[in-house]
Order: sequence, then structure tokens, then C-alpha cells
Amino acid sequence: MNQIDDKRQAILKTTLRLIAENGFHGTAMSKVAKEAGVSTGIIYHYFKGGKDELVLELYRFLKGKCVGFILDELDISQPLSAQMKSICEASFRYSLNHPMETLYLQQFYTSPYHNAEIQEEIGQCYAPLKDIIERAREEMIIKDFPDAVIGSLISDVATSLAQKQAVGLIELNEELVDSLIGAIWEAIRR
Amino acid sequence: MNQIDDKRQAILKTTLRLIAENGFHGTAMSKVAKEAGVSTGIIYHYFKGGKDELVLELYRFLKGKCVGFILDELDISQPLSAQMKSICEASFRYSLNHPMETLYLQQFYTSPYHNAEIQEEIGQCYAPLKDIIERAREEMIIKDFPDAVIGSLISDVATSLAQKQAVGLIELNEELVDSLIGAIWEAIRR
Amino acid sequence: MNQIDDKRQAILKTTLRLIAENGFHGTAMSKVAKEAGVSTGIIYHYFKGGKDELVLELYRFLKGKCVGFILDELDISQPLSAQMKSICEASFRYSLNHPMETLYLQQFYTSPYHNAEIQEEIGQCYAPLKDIIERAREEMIIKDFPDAVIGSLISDVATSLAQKQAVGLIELNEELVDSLIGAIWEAIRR
Amino acid sequence: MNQIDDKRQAILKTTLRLIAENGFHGTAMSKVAKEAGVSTGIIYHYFKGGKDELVLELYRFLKGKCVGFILDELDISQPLSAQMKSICEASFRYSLNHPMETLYLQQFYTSPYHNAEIQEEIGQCYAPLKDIIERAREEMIIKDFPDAVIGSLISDVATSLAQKQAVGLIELNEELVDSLIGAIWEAIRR
DNA sequence: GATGAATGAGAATTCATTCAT
DNA sequence: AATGAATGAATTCTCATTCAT
Repeated sequence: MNQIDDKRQAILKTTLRLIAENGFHGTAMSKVAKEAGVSTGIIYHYFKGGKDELVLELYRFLKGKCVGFILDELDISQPLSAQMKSICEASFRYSLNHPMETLYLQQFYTSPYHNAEIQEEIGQCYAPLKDIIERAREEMIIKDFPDAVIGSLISDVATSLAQKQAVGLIELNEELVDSLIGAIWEAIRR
Repeated sequence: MNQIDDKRQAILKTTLRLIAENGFHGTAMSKVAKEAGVSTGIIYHYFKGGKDELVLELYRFLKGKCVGFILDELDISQPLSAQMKSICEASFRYSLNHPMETLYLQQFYTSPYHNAEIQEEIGQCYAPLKDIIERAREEMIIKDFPDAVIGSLISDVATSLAQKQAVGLIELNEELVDSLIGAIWEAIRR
Repeated sequence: MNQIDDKRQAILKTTLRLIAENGFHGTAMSKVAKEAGVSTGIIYHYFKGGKDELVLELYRFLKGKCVGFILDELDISQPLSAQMKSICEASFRYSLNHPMETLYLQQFYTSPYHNAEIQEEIGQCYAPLKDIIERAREEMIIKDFPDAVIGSLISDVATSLAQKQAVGLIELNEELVDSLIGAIWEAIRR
Repeated sequence: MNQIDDKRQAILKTTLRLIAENGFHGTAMSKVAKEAGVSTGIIYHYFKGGKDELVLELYRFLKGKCVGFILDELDISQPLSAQMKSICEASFRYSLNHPMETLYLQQFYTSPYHNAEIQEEIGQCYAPLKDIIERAREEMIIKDFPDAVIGSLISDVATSLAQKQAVGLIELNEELVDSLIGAIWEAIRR
């Protein structure tokens, strides 16, 4: 990690925090620059496409990180049902443990930045997970729902709860999280 | 419904559509005025607090409509478990059948407009539902989750799926919706 | 001329002066606003397309004014040769007597604002003059040059001299101007 | 011509092309650097005064080239009237045959870069031509116009036509060019 | 109640120039 | 000599809000 990457990373990190806290509209490029300790101009050096590219790059980065975590937790020597449960659990915990990232993603999905093109691109890094889901469906381990629906069940409740926890509406303890993961699994499994 | 209310309603309706389509940032007051067929000035007559108040009023209005629908569907002469199932189903279907409202609410929740104060205020119109949920929990009909968690399970999957359907990512047929409501209920019930 | 036109005119007039003095690049919208005594925002109200539209509108306005003057001087009861001479003289004098407009046009022609589309549009207000030139060519009063070449002979020397006079490189007295008009006419006539 | 001069020349050449195509405003130093295949920093090494000096140096270079061509064509053993005609013809043809240089010069003259100081400096390399013009005026070969006016007649029509030809407004064939040179000469000669 | 012209603070972006390497 | 990352002032343009009519 050299100095150049440091600066690029600092910009991404600051952008994540500011957008999670203040939204896209509330996050001016000048604010990102100031809080990241760089000049405004340099952001356009690292992200040629301006704010749009910065926002998209951050999305790609966060998605990659999240999928990476889920894959790390996965043990492909385990039976398929255990793998599916692992995906559920890892996904759920990742959201709860990374509230800023979750807040960012939540806003991204409902913003004009989110479109079919980027969705398609990011969909590809889900390929290994989709493969497991498909096999689990064929083996009647999980219900016969489309991938997108399974995806919603796995991650959207966690996303929403992470957000509620981030703003202080709820407090999830370890026991509750375990129960919740179980409940979600009940909704998905056959 | 007199002329005054007509104009107020036109502003709210236009705001809903534009924000659902273009987001808060992409929805200028002047655009709302033009598309609603009124002058910019008059919006500030009906909504003294400007854009903030307009956005909040629309939130209140939509929440009231949604809760109203759920309560309409409810038959309090039925056993508690049937009532709980009815809440799940009504909530789920409402989101799917009102994609613009769902997109609006989704964006509202992750925006700076959403704060503890308004959350508290709106929480009150949920009182009748909360009562039913509390009783169902006591009678061991549903799992021992806090209200906010039950709320997430009931509405956030539907919200997310409504959004995906609105942008064309998935297509939910009647049979699938029925299965989904069943799956959600499995996650909630004891 | 009501108040609205006053403000629009003030913006156009200020833009003309500033661009003639400082060029397109040296003329910031904020400077136009300040010197015209208006806010920056209102310029975008009158000229929806921003600086581009302002610059083009000013071009249209100046061209209309100039052609209007030439046509005013024209006496169509005179023989064709006298009409051609009148066009030469009026065009020549107009440029010399309106140095700011000439400086503006000179810069416009060499800028990216000048393109085939606007050229085509403006070409149409030259129709009456083109008609006279065409007839004069047919009647062997003037040389057999294309319209654009005749146009250059008629106006580009004057334009260039007006510019030199404006920056103080030369001083043209009445007698010299008369001789020059004669010289240009010699170049054009058969 | 060593490597150093190569790089300097590449910068000048690229600047000429870019400014002719996109204007001063549309020609960023970074773009010059990229298209010339050098770093931005090195431009400031060769042209200490930055963009201003680069633009002025290019002006000096182009003017020298143009005057050099006219002098090359000149045969001082010929009678004065033939020399004057030669100047007219060479000047006219040079503009038409070097449209990019002409576009550059045209823009330069109407830009803030053009001022009395540089005009004075460049005026000196016209000395040999001015001498011929002066003698031709004394010998009543040409009209009694100031040098600047003679200069305009000789070069501004050509400049303007070169520009029109460059953007495709007209097409000048060899015969027409000959006639035009004759017409210009008629305007100048006694 | 109703209009829309007017304001001006603030946002995204560009670009000439510098300087550490 | 050479690089190109870095700076930050300046520019264009937007938009919530006000107010004279």
C-alpha cells in the first residue's frame, strides 16, 4: 500500500462516512476533500468521472469486500445445507457489523446512481454464491424462489435492522441475532 | 374536496411521483410546481416550512394511508393468530401494489429528513397494530422479538422486493407472492 | 420596453461590452451579473441555455441590427449598381461606427460558438441582400464571385480596420474612409 | 535539430493544432502535454512564462514563417510594381495554404494576448516589406493609404476566406484564387 | 390566494501552475 | 531534464426561498 493508494483510500473512506452520515446530497466534494485532507482537484485525478465515478467505485469496493467476507466464511467441504446457512449467517452478521457500509448501500440502491448496468456488473461477483443457491434449490434444500428473492430474504432484513440499530432505534444482542438468523433460515429453507 | 385541497393534493401527488422517480436531490421545487401546474410561490403557502415540510407531510400522509389499509383489512373478531397473519399479508401486498409510495418511503428512511422526532410521531399511528403484536407475543403466537424487529420482518422484505420489481429486476406472480407471505410468516411465528 | 425587457437588454448590453473588452474566456457570468446590476441566477432565467445561449442570442441580436441598418439605407428605387454600392458603404460604415459589436463578432466567428447550424440560421436574414447581389452578378455589375467571397470583400476589411482602430493602431478620417469604400468597390465591381 | 528542439517543436506544433481546432479556452495545458507526448511540467521548462509565453512564442514563430515565405518569393531585381504584386499574391496564397496558422492568428488578434507591445515587436520583422510599400506609395504605384490599411487589404480578406474554407463554407479553386488576387490588387493599386 | 421574477449561497468541476521525486 | 501528483482559485450553473404585484 503506497502513498498513492493511501490517498485514494482516504478519499473512499471519507466518502463512505460522509454519505452514510449525511446522504449523497449532503456530501459535497469540497467536504470530502477537506475531511480527507486533500485538495478538491485531486479527487478528480483519482476519479476521472467526478462524483458519479467516486460513488460507483465505492459501491464496487464495498460489494467486493462484503462478498469476499461471505466467501471467506464458506467451507465448501461442508454439505450444501450448511453452506447455505453459512451464507445467511455471514451476510446477516456482515451487515450488522458494518453499519456505515450498510447505510451507504441502502442509499445507493434507492438513488439514481443505481441502474441496470452497474447491477449487471456487480451481479458477476455474486456468481459463486448464485451457484450454491441454485444447487440448494435443485436439491430441495431451500424454497423455489428466484435468486433475487432469496437475496432479499438473506440481506434486506439485516440491512434494515443494521440501519435501525445505527440510528439507535433498536439494540440487538448476541442471542437475538442468533434467533434472527434462525428465523430467516426458516423462511428460506424447505 | 374543494379547490384548495385539490391544489394541495396535486402538489403532494406530484412530489411523490417525482421523488420516487428522481430522488430528493433530483426533485427541485420548481419542477414540482411546473408538473403540478401551480406556481412555485403557492407551494410555500400550503407548506409553510418549505421543502422539509412538504417531504414530511407526504411521509405522514403515506404512512397514514398504509396503516389505514392494514387496519381496514383487519377483522378483530378473528383469533389473534389470524389477525397477525392478516397484518403480514396486508402489509406485504400494500408495498407490492404501491411501488411509488414504497420507493418514496425507502428513500425517506435513509435521508436526513428521517429523524427520531418524526419516527416518534408516526409510531403513534401504529399503536393499534403494536397492541396486537404485543398480545401475539405474550400468547406465544409469534417469536419473542422487539416490535422494530417484527416490523422489519413484516415490511422490509416486501419493500425491497417492491423496489426490485419497480425497476424491472424481478417479476412476482400471484403464486410467488402467496408463497412469500407464507415464508415470512414462518419466520415470525413460533 | 417594459421592465423585463430592460433587464434582458441590460444583460445583453453588458455581455457585449465585456466580451468585446475581455474576450469570451475573460467574461465570467458573475462579472456580467455584477456589471449589469442583476443576480447570477436571473441570467439563467432569461437565457435558459446558460452562457452558450447568451452568446448566441447576442450574436443573433447584433446581426439583426446590422442587417437592419444596411436595409434601412437601401433605396430599391435606385439602379442596381447604386444599391450594391449602398450595401458596401453601409456595411463598411456600420462596422467602423460600432467597434464593440465588431470586436464581438470577430471573436464569435473564430470561437467554437460559431458553427454550421447558427450560420445557416443567420444566413436567412441576409436573404434580401443576397438577392440584390445575385442580380448584380447576373447583370455583370459585379465580379463573378460566390456570395461568401463578395461578403468577405464587403465586410471583412471593414471589420479588421474597425478592430485596429478600436485598439488604437490606426486613425481613420472621413476622407480615408471614403477612399477605402471606393477601393473596395473597385475590387468588387466589374 | 536535436532532441531538445524536437520536444519544444512538438509542443508548439500541438498547441497550434489544438488552438486552431478548439480555441484558447478549449486548449488546456494538460491536453497540449498529452497530445504532444510530454509531461505538463516540461512545458514550463521550455516556456518559463507558462501559457502566455507559449502562445506568444507560437505567434512569433508563425509570423516569422509567414514573412519569411513572402520574402522568399520576392525578387528585388524586379520593378517595384511587380514586387508589390508579388507581396499581395504570396501573402494571399500563404493564408489559404496554411489554414491552421491562419485560424490561430485570427484568434490571437482578438484575444487579450494581443497587445501593443507584441504588435510593436512583430512590426519590426515587417520592415523589409514596409520599405517596399512605402516606396510604392511614393511612386504612385499604390493608393495613399497608411501601412496598416494596406496590410488589411492584403491579408485580411485572405485570412477570412481561409477560415471560411477551413470550416467548409466555401471552396476556392485555382482560377477563383487568381481572380481574387487580381481584385485585391485593383483595390490597392492606383 | 396566486404568480413567477429575482436572489444569492452553494455545488460540481476545470485548469494553470508548482514541486517533490 | 522530466514526471505527473497535487493545489486551490475561479467558473458555470442550480435551486430553495422570498416578495412585489
